[in-house]
Amino acid sequence: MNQSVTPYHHGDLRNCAIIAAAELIESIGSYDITIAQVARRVGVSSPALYRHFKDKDALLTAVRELAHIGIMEYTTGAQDSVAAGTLAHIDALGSAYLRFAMDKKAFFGLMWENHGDADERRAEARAKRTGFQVLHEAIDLYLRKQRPESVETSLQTATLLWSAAHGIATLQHNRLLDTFDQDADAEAMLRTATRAILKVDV
Amino acid sequence: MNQSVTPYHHGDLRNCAIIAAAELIESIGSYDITIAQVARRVGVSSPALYRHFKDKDALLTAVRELAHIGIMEYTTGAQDSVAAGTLAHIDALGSAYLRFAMDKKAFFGLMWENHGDADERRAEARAKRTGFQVLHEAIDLYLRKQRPESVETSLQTATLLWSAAHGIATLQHNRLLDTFDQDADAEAMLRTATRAILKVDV
DNA sequence: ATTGGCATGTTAATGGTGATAACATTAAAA
DNA sequence: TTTTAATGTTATCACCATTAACATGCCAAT
Repeated sequence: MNQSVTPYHHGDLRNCAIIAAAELIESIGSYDITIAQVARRVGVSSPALYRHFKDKDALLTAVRELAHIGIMEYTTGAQDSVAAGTLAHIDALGSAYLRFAMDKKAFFGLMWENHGDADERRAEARAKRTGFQVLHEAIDLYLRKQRPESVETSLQTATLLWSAAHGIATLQHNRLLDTFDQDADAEAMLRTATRAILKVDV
Repeated sequence: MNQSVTPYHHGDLRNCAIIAAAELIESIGSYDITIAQVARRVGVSSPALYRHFKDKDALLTAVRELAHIGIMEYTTGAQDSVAAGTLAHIDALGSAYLRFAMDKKAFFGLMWENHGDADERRAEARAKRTGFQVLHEAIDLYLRKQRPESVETSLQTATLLWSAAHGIATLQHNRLLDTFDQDADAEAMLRTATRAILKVDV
């Protein structure tokens, strides 16, 4: 008989490991985790994970994919309640970015680490480009409607706006905004930056 | 006799260790170094370093101070050839920041890690504030001369500009600018951002 | 000058890490 | 049913951060 409660073969270790790693990261608020910790959490020996991931970094890369999905959820969620191509649309995207950075600090930090082998990095670049595309389209649409003479610079504008958002998010993430300006408000800063870069009259 | 070439007491281990760590970081292009590596480089046993640093992070914090000095050198060097409070002055500061980020990749990455205990973090915040002050003063002076009605927002403007520069530097550092815009030019982007934020007519 | 103590080195040891090897179990294909 | 490949296990390795226990030698008080 002895139908052991935990069968020898786990059945879905790869996915469970990724989820366990993500939970672990979230719970300790840092992506400085350990293969052994993940293994313990899943109830499996550490070497078992090496059947599914080339090395520790491959596991983290898988978690990074989760993080990208997470930020896309924030982003698409933010788009629901706004009209496409409006300034409000662009604001909503930026706000979602900032909120993700603060809500999911550890994931946000993890996402921008650039380790992994060449293949992994190429896959990640694709994911990031996809996220960027959303902003680019919103800005392109906005310019097309409001400042058609500047439409051909929409890519540069989107890149610049992303950079500004990323900078604000990163500095806030490292508690540096308060260090510089005690009253700094990330969301307000990004709105200011957005209007400046889009040359909106204020 | 036996006047040993390397005396039992090193004499200046603390400083040598910091320098060795910095060299190591520079040479491998990553701040993922090891106490043992540093010790070997100085020609001393690992535990010796614990007489001078509470733990590995304390050593890295000391290296971070070096990095802050380095970025200040870039910054002050950039100021030599420009008139104070001009747009060129602000451009030069930004350009120095971007150049440091690319020239000293590993140091730049290390600087924005936020580990260390409370004391260490407070000291670092002070160093960062000092660097920020330089930009703030340049912008304040610029606004005072060119747009006096906006002088009271100089702190917010400086914070925003720093954020933009930091975002551009960080994205470039992670090879993401090219991912988004194949032809992106960090320096040109920052100049565009600067003019937009300062509302310079172009 | 001698000596005692503190700063600063050393080696030894602990518990944790990523990773591999060698072995075990089981599901699925032949 | 037998074989095989996938997937788990334990044993092991080299390395790491850190501490303990011991050694050395400078400096200061006697």
